[in-house]
Amino acid sequence: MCCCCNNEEVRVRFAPSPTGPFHIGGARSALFNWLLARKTGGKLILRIEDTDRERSTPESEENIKAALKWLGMDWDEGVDVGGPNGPYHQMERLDIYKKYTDQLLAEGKAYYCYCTDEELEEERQSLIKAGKMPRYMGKCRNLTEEQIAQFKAEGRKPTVRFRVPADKQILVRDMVRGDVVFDSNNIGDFVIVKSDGIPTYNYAVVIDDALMHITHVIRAEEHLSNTPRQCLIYDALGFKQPTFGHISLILGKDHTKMSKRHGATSVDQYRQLGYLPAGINNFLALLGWAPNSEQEIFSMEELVQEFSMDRVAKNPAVFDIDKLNWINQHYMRQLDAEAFFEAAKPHMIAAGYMTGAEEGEKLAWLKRVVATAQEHVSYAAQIPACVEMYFNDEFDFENEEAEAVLKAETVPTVINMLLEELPKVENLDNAAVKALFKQIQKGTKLKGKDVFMPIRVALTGNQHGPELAAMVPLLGVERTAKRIKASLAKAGVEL
RNA sequence: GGCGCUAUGGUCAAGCGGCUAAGACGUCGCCCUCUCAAGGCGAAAUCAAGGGUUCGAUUCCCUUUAGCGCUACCA
Repeated sequence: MCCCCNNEEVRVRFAPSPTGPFHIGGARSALFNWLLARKTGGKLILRIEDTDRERSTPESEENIKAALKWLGMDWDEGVDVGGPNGPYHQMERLDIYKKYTDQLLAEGKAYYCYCTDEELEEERQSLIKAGKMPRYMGKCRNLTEEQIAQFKAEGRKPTVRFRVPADKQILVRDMVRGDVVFDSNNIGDFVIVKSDGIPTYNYAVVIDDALMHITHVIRAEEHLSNTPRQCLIYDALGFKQPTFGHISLILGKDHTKMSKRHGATSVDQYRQLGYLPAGINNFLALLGWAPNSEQEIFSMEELVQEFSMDRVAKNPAVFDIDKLNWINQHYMRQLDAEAFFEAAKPHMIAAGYMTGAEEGEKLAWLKRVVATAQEHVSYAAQIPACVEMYFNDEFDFENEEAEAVLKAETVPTVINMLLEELPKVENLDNAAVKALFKQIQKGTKLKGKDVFMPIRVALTGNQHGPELAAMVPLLGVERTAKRIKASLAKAGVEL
């Protein structure tokens, strides 16, 4: 049961064209469809709209399917999984479209157009010049047999145009926009079959959605203006119209459509940066949909539970990477140690901090090192920078202020005590280091800061960083001592 | 140009005729703390403009403005 259908099984679809990297906006469209299907116990169909032969590639299709799977969205019918309404690639459905085209042609609802690109362009230009809207004026609407024979003799390959009825109000019932009315007089006879015999988007999408028994067409807002054309075809073919739901676009920071300029735009880029599916889904869901509560963090299960089309917003949303980072960080912290290490691995390898072939003690050490980053990163690609200090014994002071810390007169006392006591510690772990620091504090009667900060700077060159008690055991006695001595020497401090 | 959609803080947004106009991210401050992060507490910050309708408009209507989309033998 849902708000927009009377107990009829909900059948939604995601129908991308495989013409490039899978865009984050596409992922959101897919997510909303998936959520509605799962929420209502309906079906999600995955159809590939590959009629643009210039730009469609098999790699892109694979990329889309892989991204959907990675995000945790499965489909009930469609490419790869099959189903009773296939095939699910449009290029494999050409004979189906042909049948309906013949029907429209026979009924006079469509006609062959022999205009050449040049003629069309000429018409456009003259209309623009006359200050009119450039649209096809119906030159080939009523061709005589002789004219047709003539064009054929010239070897012209015709397109098929849909005969748009005049003076018709076209009502689009939209779940998110409400009722939107269009005037057919603003629509020129549009091409439904290209001269190479392949249908155009506006035509194929109608036949497919109808034949696949799609009940709800949820897609990006850019398609809203095309919907009246599609409605005309539904009617001409005697198909029942689905319920539409046009969700708003995702914009970049400067309020223009998301593009490369805005940073990562494809799902794959986010995957490679080490974002988590849960984080991306959660973030995308909140872009254009709001729960009926103050909750911000949603698992996929919770989203399915809470999602509803009537809480989908109409206004476009700006993609806010800071919020994505915040959400993703939440999920990073939730990972168990093993999963976090696996997430870190490719980035650690890329940074040259490991090979992936480590085992035994070395591997255990790496895991402990990586674990120190878990609370601090938003996505996995940030991990190497976060643990860099464990791999690099050569470093400079971050600034003069840091170096100055080592010149305080109490520093030699603190450091000498540390260097003397450190090797004596058995079982060097977090607690032991803490105990040792406390002992130094007591012995020197210094404030915590005067003990910790010089050690921190001497050990890392930095005034900021992870907890010292966690770092020392990972570095070990030898490296700790070596680093501290080197730093003091560099700062010209005598011990 | 025509048609269409949209308009609450910097961002995501709740609101669906009467509220001190939620909440979150970010920002800033305080607490915690060796530092950073996390966490806790708190602050600043919003109804695009102008007309109506109404006892009363953020909310309904109109106009303007702005952004976006469509207007392809792309999808």
